[in-house]
Amino acid sequence: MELSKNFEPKAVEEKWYKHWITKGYFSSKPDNRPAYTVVIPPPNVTGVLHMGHTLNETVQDILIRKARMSGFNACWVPGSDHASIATEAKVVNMLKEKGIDKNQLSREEFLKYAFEWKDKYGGIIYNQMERLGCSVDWDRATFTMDDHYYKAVIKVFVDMYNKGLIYRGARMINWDSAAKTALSDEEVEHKDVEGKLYYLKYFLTTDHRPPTTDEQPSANEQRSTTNEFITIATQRPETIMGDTAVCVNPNDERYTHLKNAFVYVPLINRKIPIIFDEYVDVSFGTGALKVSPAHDINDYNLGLKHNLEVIDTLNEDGTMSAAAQIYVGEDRFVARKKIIKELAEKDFLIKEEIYATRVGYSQRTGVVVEPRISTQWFLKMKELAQPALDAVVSGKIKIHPGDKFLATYKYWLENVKDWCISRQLWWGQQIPAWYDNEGRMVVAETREEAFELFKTTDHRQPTTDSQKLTANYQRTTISDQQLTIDQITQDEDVLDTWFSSWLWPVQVFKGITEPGNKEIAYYYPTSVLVTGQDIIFFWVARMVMAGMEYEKQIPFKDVYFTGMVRDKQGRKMSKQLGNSPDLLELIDKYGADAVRFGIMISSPAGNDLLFDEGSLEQGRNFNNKIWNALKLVKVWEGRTTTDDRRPTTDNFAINWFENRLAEVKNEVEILFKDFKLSEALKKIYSLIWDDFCSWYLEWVKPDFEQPIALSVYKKTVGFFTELLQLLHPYMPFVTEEIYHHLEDRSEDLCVKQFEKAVLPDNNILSQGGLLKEIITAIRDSKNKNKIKPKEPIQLHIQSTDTDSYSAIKNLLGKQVMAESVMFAEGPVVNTIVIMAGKDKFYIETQQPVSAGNQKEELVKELEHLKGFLQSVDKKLSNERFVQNAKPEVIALEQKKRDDATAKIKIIEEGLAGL
RNA sequence: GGGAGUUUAGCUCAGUUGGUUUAGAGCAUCUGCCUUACAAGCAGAGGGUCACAGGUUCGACUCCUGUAACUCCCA
Repeated sequence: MELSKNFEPKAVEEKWYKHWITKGYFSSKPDNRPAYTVVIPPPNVTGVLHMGHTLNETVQDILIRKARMSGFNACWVPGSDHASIATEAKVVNMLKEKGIDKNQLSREEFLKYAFEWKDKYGGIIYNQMERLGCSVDWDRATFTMDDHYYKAVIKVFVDMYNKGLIYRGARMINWDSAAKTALSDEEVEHKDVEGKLYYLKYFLTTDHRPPTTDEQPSANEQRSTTNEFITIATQRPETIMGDTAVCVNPNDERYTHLKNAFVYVPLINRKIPIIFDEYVDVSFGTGALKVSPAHDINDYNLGLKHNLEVIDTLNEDGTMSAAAQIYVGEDRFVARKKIIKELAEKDFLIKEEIYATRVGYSQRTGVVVEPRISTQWFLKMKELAQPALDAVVSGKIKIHPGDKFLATYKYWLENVKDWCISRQLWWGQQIPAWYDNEGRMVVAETREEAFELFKTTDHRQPTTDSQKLTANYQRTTISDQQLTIDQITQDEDVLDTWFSSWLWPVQVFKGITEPGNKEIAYYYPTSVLVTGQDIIFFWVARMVMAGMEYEKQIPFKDVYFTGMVRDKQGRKMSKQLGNSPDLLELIDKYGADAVRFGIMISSPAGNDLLFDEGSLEQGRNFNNKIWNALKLVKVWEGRTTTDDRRPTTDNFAINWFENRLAEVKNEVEILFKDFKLSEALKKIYSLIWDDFCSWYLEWVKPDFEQPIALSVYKKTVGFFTELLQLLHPYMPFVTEEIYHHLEDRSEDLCVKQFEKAVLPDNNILSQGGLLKEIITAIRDSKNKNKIKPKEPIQLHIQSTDTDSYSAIKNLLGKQVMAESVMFAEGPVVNTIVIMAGKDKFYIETQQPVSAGNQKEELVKELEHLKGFLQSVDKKLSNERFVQNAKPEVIALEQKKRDDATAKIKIIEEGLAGL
C-alpha cells in the first residue's frame, strides 16, 4: 500500500473511534479484574468545551487508557451538569430573544425549554469529547437532572433534614439581583476596586425624646430645628434610606454628649437614635457609623443587639423598593448617583474621598452582590467537615501536587460556614418542603408522604434538639381542620447545583438510590479525580463530605489538580477577551493527537498552562515524524533477507535500544505514579524522536537499496510496536493507525496489555552514550573545519582500550562517513585531532588542515579542564572535606581529578603536535 | 489585613534527603545541509553570577533569615 507523504489525521480519527466503540472497549462491567474508575467532572450544559476542559479530559483519558492497557477494568463515566444559575440565565435570555417572558410561563413550560437547551448543548459537548478521543463509557452517561439523580438529591435532602443538618431560617445572605437568587459564600468573588467615601451631615434633633410614629418632620422643619450635625462616612449612600440608627463608640469623647440624642436621615428625614457600641472603630472615617440592618451583615448584627428596625430598601432585582421612599423603582447604582447629586444640592454632602475597597461580584452573572436578609435553606457544615478533613490529613486521599493545595483544603474545612443551598430558580431539584395553608411545614420526598406527615401529628414535631433550635417554622399540633392533599404546596425554590454534584461519584453508580448495589461496591471509591483547582471548595471538599456521609468511604484515592489554561500572554482564557480557541477547529487543523500532545507537553502538574498553538504544531510534526519512520520501515519490509546474518553493528544497535527502551519504560512508570504526565510525555517524545529515529534507525539502516536481515527487521518492528504502545494513551489515533500498518493484526493497540519492563543494563547504556558522544564530537569537528558532511574521511583512534571499540568501530565509521577506521599508536600527522571520552581521534582528509582553528579549540578546552581540576583539587586538599565527606563522595572527587589530569595530558600532547 | 506558592537560558519548565566532570530539556535563535523516511526535515552550535542580601556547612540551585517582584486563596 502506498503511504501518504504526511500523516492525515481526519479519516483515521473517525475510523478508529467508531471501531473502538463497536468493539466495546470503553464499556465496563464489574468483573474479576481490579477496577480503575474515573468520573468526569461534569461540564456545564451552558455551552461548549473550552481549553480548560480539553486539558482536563485529556489528562483523564491518558490515565484511563494507561490503566486499560495495564490489567485494570477501566471505567470512565461521562456526564454533564445542569448548572442551575448559569443555565437558567441562558435559557431566560434565549426565551427573551424569542419574545417570551419567563414570568408568563408555568414552571413546567419553562423546564421543557430548559431540557431542550440541555439536549442541544449536552450533545455538542459529547461530540467534542468523541472528537478528542475520550475513551468514556457512553452507556453510563449521567446528567445531574436525570430521574434517578433527581431522586437521589431529594432523598439526601430529606435525610439530612431528618438528621438535623438542614434548617430553614432568615439570615443575611448574598443576593444576586440579576439572577434574582441567593448565592452561597463560595459563589461570591471579591475584587479590589476604587470606591468613594462620602461624608454626610446627619442633623441632630433638639429634643432627646424617642420618636413617635406620627412624628415625621418636614425638611424645612428639620433645618429650622438645629444646625448641629454629626458627620457620617459611607461608601453606599443609596442605603441611607434604610438607616435605623447611627452608632458611635462609647469611649469616643467626641460623641459622649450625644447620649439619648436623635438625628434625621438626610433627604427622607426619618428620626433615628444615636446608639453606643464598642463595635465601631474610632479611627475609621469620622468614628460615627450609619446603621442599615437590611444591607450589611455587621449592621444586621448591631440591629439585633440594639433591637433596631430593619428597613429593606431594595427590591429583588436591585431597584429601590417602596420602603426607600425616594427613587423607588430605580436601579441601585442609578439611584446612588442621583442621591449623591441631591445630597450635594441640599448641602448634606461635606466631601468625597477616594477609597480602596473590596466588592463582591456574582461568580455567575457578574453583578455586584447585595447582602440581604432572606429566608433560605442552610446546611450545617461543621459535622460533615471533620471526616472530610481527616480523609485528606491522614493521607487516605492524596492531593497532587500536594504541597500547593493541601493547606487551602485544610483551611477551608477548618473554617467552614453553613451552606446556603436554596436558590430562587426553577432549573434544578425543587426543595421537598411542603406547606399547609397555615404556613406549617413538613419535609418529605413526595407530596403523598408529606400529606401523611401532616396527618400524623408526631412527625411534624421537631425531632431533634437542633431542629427545635433551627427550624424556622414552629410546628404546633395540628388543629382538627380538614386538610386535603391538593391544598399543600411545595417550596418554590430549587437546590444549589453543587448540592447535586457533590453526590456525583456515588450516584453515577446509583449508590444513593440503590444503596449497596453491585456497581457501587465494585467501582467505589473511584481511583482518581482530575479537576481544576478553582473548584476545590465548591466540589472536591463537598464530594468528600457526601462520600464519607453516605458510603462511609472516601470518594477517590487521588486528586489531580490541573492548572488554569491561559493565553500566551498569561491572561485567563475568556469569552470576553476572545482568546479561547475553538476546540473542533483546532482538531480540524492539527488533528486530535496533536491537540492532545500540545496541551500535555506544556502542562506540568498543577501549574498554569500558557496555551500556544506552536505546541500543537510540534504535536503535528511529531505525528509526521512517526509516520515517516513507518514509511522507512515499510521500505525495509520488502527487502528482508532470509539469509539471516546480521552485521555486528546491528547487534550493538539492537542491544542498546532494547535497554534504552527498558530504561524509559521504567522511568515512565514512576512518573505516572506521581501524576507527572507531562514529563512522561517528554521522555517518550525524546525516546521516539531522538533515540529511535535519529540514532537507532540510522544505525541499522542498510546502505542504499541494500537488504536488511530479517531478524533485524523483526526486532525493529517489535521496538516500534512497543513505542506506539507507550505513546498510545497520549496519542491514541496515530498510534493505533500505525500499529495496524506495521503488521497485519487482528487485535488492537487500544487494549494491548503492557508487559512489565525489565531492568536495563547500565553498562550497555553508557557504551551507547559514549558512542553517541564520539559521533557528535567528530561531526562537530567536521562542521567546524568546514568539511562537507558527505566528504569522506579516514579516522584514526588512539586508545588504551582498543577492545572496547570492537563492537562499535564499524558503526562509528558509518555515522561519520569514514572510509576507514584504524587504530593509531601515537599522533597522526596532518590530521585534525579531537578528544572524546578518554580517547583521541585523528581526522584525515584531502584538504589541508588549518592548525590555527584547532589550536583555539584545544586551548579553550584546556582552560576549562584546568579550571575544573583546580576546583576539585581545592576540595581534596581541604582537610575538613576529607574528614567530613562520605567516602564515596571523596572517591568520586578523586576520580574526577584523575580523569581531568589524564585529559589535560592528552590535550597538551595534541597541542605540542600541532 | 491573614495565609500559601513562585522567582533557574529569549520563552515554558525539570533539577528527587546538600556532593554525579564548575546547572538540564523542549521551543525559539544561529551555522551548514534539497543525504534515496521525514525541509512540518537532517547534522551541529551558542546561550544561565540559579531574583537580591546575609547566614549555616569542608561544600548551597538545594537548608535558614531577611528583602523585592509576581500569582493564587481567604476576610
